[in-house]
Amino acid sequence: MYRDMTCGEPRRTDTGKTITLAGWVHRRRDHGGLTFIDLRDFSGLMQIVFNEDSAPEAHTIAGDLRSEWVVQVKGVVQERRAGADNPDLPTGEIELLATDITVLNRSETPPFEIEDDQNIADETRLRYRFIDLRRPRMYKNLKLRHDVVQVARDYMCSHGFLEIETPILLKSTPEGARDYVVPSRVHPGSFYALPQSPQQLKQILMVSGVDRYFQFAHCFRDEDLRADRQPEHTQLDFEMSFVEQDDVLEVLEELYTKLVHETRPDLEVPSPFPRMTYAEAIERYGSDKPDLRFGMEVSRLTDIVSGSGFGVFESVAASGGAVRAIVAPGCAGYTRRQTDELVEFVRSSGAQGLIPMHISADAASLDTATLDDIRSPIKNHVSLETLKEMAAASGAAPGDLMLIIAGPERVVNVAISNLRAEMGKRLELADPGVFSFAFVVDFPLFEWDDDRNGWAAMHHVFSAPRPQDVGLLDSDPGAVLGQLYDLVLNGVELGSGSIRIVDRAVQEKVFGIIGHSPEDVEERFGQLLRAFQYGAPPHGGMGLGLDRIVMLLANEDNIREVIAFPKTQAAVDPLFDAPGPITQEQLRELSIRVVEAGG
RNA sequence: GGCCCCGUGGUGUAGCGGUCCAACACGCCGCCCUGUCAAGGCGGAGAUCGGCAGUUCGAAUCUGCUCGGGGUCGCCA
Repeated sequence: MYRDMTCGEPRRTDTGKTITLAGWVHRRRDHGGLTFIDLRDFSGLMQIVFNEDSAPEAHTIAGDLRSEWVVQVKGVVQERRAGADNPDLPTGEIELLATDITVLNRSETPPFEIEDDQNIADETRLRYRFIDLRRPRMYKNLKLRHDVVQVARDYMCSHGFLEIETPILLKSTPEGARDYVVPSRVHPGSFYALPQSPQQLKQILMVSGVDRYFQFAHCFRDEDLRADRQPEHTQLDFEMSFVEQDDVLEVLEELYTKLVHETRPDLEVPSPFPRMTYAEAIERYGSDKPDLRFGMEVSRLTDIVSGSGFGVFESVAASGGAVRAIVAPGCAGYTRRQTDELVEFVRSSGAQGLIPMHISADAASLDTATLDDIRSPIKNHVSLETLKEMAAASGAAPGDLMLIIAGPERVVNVAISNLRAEMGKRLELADPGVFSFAFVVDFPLFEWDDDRNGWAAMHHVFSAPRPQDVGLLDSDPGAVLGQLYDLVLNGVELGSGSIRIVDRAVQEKVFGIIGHSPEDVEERFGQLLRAFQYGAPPHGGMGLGLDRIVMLLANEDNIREVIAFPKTQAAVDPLFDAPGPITQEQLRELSIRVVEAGG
């Protein structure tokens, strides 16, 4: 045994005990004849005292210690001298008076200090991740992640779900994201693909009679990274037989409420989780993952301004686009510089521009407002009457700032919803102590894909249409709504799921609409369809991002903070320097020739 | 693929055309110190300013390209 206790463990009640501790030298304070060491491990800090008089040998060794050396210290727990307590430390009432010390290992000077709230470049942190993870904040995040998994697993197990592993090496079924592929040595020219999700496998398990399955599934997608997106992430993936949509949502609500309560008891979780259709979410928030902690709903001004005489509005309206706005309450006093910043912000969200409209707080009311009360680049192009109509439709009042975006519907929605989130942040409208979950339901089953010039599955090809919409499959695919649902939290999409198609005829229609040839279907989905021929139970399920919920629970704004070994934006691991080349020998075995290195 | 931001000793920053062969803080090294806990005092080492090419009498400072990092739009069934 190297130690009797961990560094953060001893308390006043241990006074008088002789114990041995082990850990890293966090800091040394050398006073000559008296030397202090803060000894650190995952559990915390313990002050060790080396006294030249009482333990000369140990004191001498202590003088040579450096940051991050690994040591073992034996000594007596004693209360600190009066007035020498450190109320910031859980162990601050006591200290260990060392009698012996053994240096277990030396350390290079670390590239950065083991302290929270340091602003170190991400790449440096990742290159020295082993040191980065020593920071209490990072350990806390790892622990939180562990706790979340633990609670989720307990819940699933106690509700009849069977945890089953599915293969990582499987087959490419191109559709959706790009695959990560792995060459086969045994079958030259053939490749495995890493799963983007265990979708087909879990559905096959339902056909197998498993009834309820879950897994913490690693999912791989070779797409560009974001603050909340890594090329490999973990999903809490589950599937249930003999269920309808409401049954699944019930499980979700119970699970996530429990998750938050048990890992962050300080947070408030409004219940029941509100349900909102996709159409409603887009109309009210411009987004299918709205942050419901604050209002600031998005209004639609297209009809009001279509005949306004202002060229931008008229042409947007004429081409089927949208003019939408939000109201920043009490922000009429925003300076040109502030609104310019917002213009820059919406441009980075893809919009052409942003039209601010300040309504002076001096106006007694919107009705009595005059042109002098309005400050906006469009005030000389649009009649006062129309300006007032716009304000009224948006719910703006004197003292408010209207922010208007015009353009193609989708572009406007992306930009205005991002702007809403940004203003919510700037005005601190969202209560950080609230976790506001929501179910977004009734997504369209198909969305139009301009590149392919055809319909694509909004979620995936096995998602079922609503029973009442099956008839529309032939006549109007775009109008078909699916038994599709998302779980959303504070403006972040946590996961998507659906009730699956088990009706052969419906499945074939869906394939037809998406334009898969029979050969395509066989190649990609043959195994699942074959399984379905042998008695598929009604079933549905969900895939939920584990990293994202942990990120939110940890109050982090980047997913890398809750993943032990994440990748940089260029999908590189700076610690391992991955990806990297392989040897000629390996290439030969795999029958692979690199044609254009780095090209 | 597009757009935006960043790149100065180990770390984080300042400097934004000559006064900079670069400043400050922390860290590091040495000496002193028996009650500190971001210990303190004194002394010291350490970067040619991501790379390349230009502009200029002169560049860390301006321009172009390039590499790396971050954010974002597209993309992510």
